[in-house]
Amino acid sequence: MAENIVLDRIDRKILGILQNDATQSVAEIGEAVGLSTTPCWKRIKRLEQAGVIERRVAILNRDRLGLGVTVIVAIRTAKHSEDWLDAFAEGVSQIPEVVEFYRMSGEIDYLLKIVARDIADYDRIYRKLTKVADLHDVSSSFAMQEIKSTTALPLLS
Amino acid sequence: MAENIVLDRIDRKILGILQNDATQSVAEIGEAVGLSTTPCWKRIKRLEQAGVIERRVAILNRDRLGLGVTVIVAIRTAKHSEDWLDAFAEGVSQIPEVVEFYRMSGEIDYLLKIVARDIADYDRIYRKLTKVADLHDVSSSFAMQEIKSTTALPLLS
DNA sequence: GATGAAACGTTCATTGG
DNA sequence: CCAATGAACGTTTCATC
Repeated sequence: MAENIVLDRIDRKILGILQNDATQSVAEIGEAVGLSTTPCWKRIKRLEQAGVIERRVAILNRDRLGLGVTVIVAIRTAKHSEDWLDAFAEGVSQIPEVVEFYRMSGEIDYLLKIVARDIADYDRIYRKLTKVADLHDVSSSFAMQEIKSTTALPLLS
Repeated sequence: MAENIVLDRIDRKILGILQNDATQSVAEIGEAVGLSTTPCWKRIKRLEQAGVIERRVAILNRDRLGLGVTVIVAIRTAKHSEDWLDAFAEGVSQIPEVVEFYRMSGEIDYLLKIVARDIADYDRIYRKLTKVADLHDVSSSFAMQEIKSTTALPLLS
């Protein structure tokens, strides 16, 4: 499943362009990386088939949608059964306002990022959350300012 | 700047489609929402010009890129000057492995999400981070499992 | 808003170098 | 890898209902 795919400098350049702006034509991307259309197109197809490029999406503006509130929710749970954990993961994942959801190491068991319209809206989602899981130790921290938020992954190293 | 734009049910449907899959043609999207190509195309253009649709990007697969480690970093700072904060925000934002960066309310001042190749790579980034800011109270939590991670915002409410 | 059509650009596959 | 082609498809605009 996780085939090793080798990426050279040109592949990385292509990926860097696409993860910042996927509206460019293959010809434009090719020019930017020093390739003509055909080989550039073949590389992109290869990257898609290898699963390196997962999908192409539109990124929407949170403020324009009235989603001004970002909350980080830290959850501690007592030990629970595998079944309970599966149901918890599934139930929380279903909530559309939960945009990120991690199982953590250390003191906190789960970390969520929730996007809401306002505090009242967050309260509604919070209730939904606690109803799903009957959680006890839940702490919410509000983001006052989004300084950086990108879908672009680091490509060099 | 933040003009109020009114979105009806069809606009929301279009946005819902685009933020999950931006490869569909205008004709396909139109069909899905019960519109012919031209009016659907006009709506999308309007949503772009209004800034609701911010950009179109390719989402890459972290594992295929060898970026298996996600770290949440919580930072507490002593009170600092406006200038220091600006320099801090700017410096940290420059680090490509920092993919999210929030100023928080409550006990923690800043929260970062960092993507790294492995623990050694994270250590390298951590050093870069502390060099940028000369930070004292920094705590790192590792994500053991990414249960959900989406760029799709909730559109109803 | 729907429709049809026209002009144009892009994609994709193929050929040959 | 490049260059060149061509058919298919998508986008964009326009005129008309």
